[in-house]
Amino acid sequence: MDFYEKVALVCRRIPKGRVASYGQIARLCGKLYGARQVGFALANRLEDVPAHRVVNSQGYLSGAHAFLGPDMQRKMLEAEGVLVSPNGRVDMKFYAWSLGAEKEELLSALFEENT
DNA sequence: TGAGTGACTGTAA
DNA sequence: CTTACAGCCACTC
Repeated sequence: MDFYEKVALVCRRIPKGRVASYGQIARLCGKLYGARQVGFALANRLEDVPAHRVVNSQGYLSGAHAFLGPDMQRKMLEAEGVLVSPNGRVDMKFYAWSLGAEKEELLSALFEENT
């Protein structure tokens, strides 16, 4: 399984109304510092994954420009119930994707390549 | 092969 | 709050 595929898989796992950081996804995919590659991966699968739920660790919508418009991501998030500050960022304290017991399940799915 | 670049992150001043 | 630095990984020229 490619790194990009993992990224796509993880992103699809992000619950509606929640957001995840690039670093978080990168770590789940086995790339401790592959945050940038996560963004690149999303750019290629923008049509396949809810990339609007991915923001940087500070909660800023860094990927807004990759969408149809700089406000696209913001609108999509708000449509899911995520409040975005006027300065273009969300409250990570409240919206951060906290993987509970599902983390193990997700990791298993990511490592199924071991079959 | 080498240099530049980027949807990043964390630490420090 | 802002700016500066260093680290890491993949892609492009």
